Amino acid sequence: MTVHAQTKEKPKLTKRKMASQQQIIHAAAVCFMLYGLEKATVNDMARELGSTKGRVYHHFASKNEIFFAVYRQAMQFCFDAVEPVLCLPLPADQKLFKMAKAHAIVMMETLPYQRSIRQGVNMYLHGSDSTAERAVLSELIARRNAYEDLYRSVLQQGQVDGSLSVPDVAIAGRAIMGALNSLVDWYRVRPEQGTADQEKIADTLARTVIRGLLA
Amino acid sequence: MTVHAQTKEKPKLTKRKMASQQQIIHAAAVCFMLYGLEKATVNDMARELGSTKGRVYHHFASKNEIFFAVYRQAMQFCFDAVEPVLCLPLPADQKLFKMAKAHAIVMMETLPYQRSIRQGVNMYLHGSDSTAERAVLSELIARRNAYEDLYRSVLQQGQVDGSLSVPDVAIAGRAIMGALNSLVDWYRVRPEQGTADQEKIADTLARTVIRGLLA
DNA sequence: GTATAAACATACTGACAAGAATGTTTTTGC
DNA sequence: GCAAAAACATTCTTGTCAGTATGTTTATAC
Repeated sequence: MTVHAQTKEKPKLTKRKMASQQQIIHAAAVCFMLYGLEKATVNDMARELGSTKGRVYHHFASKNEIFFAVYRQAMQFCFDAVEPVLCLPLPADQKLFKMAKAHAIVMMETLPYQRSIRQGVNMYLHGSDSTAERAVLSELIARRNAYEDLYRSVLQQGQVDGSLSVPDVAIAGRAIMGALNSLVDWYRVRPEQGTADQEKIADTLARTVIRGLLA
Repeated sequence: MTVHAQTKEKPKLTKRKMASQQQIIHAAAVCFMLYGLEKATVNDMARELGSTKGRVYHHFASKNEIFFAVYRQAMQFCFDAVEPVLCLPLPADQKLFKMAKAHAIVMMETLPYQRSIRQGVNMYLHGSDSTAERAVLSELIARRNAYEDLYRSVLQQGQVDGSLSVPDVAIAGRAIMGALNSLVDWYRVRPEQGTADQEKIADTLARTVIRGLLA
């Protein structure tokens, strides 16, 4: 029974906790997107939740920690969308296309998160005084680099298997990420448009971006 | 003599005024880049100038107006760099390449300005209460659209003269601007590197971006 | 050279937001 | 069903910064 309690009751508590945190993170992402990282107040997030500041500060030590959580989540969305493609047994050009398309779609689907993290990394670099925060920040930046490395490695692979022609892997990688990530700036959510429209945008964009690298 | 005073003395005053304003705008751009739009305080700008807040508020009514001035200046840099290329009698593909390269170079050369305006348009959209500010903001956004239209028009032209193959002009335009503008995120100024390195980066990036659109 | 205005510097205020402190309710372990 | 702790809500403190008001210097006009 005690074992049962540990494997069912305990998770029930943490699940509740995690669900509440996820709600807060989502509300924060929306507020960051709407008002900007600085102008968005913790009260705004609470209001978005239909709740109060007390709840937020019960789960997170500071506003920065909330931003970090949003950042982590945003990156996780990206990894979850792209990593499956990496395992497919395909030539590099096709793999790259699928990755780009998957990335574009996840940009649109998790727009509040991606908008939030787009601005403000430099901001927080100079703003955070605590060394602990700096550490977290470098971890997040490292994670972003790891993600971009996925693309660079496929570019490299394409050079090897001959399906791609890349004069400069670093710059090509930047160009790809820049073009795809620009989606968060210009993509506007329209209520009537479904996944089909997103699919088409992602497809066209990915095709346009990749075509310049084909051998 | 009075005529002489109007044509020499008066301009001397306005020239001094404009020069002071330009200094303030530049200091603001640097601070916006370093600390972010919100965290950068008017005192920071004054300190950057080796001056005080009084000087800043003598020339600008509000912090927002300073940002608007930085925005205008940033866009002007872009227009000044790219418009000469537009007048050249070249096929669209070559013209587009020269434009992209010029844009890339101006991004690196006027980095503080471009960094400043990259974040914060959405921020100010919800933040500004005054209708006058909203008007200025739409004007600036319109100016940015006009600039991007330069690229879209050349893309269109390329479709006509057959030098380019563009499935979707709007998306291709976004992709180009996204890839080029990403420079402000990842380009780091190194003291030893001269214009030659910038040239090379710009050339490689522009080539990579454009190649996907060649016919 | 002196009145006048522009170009600053200095000192102050009011508003707002982060975070702490404290109170209240709900859930959980037993 | 009852302590105990987690999950909140409410209130208060504190620092900061945009903007203002006022003082001081410097340039201009005549």
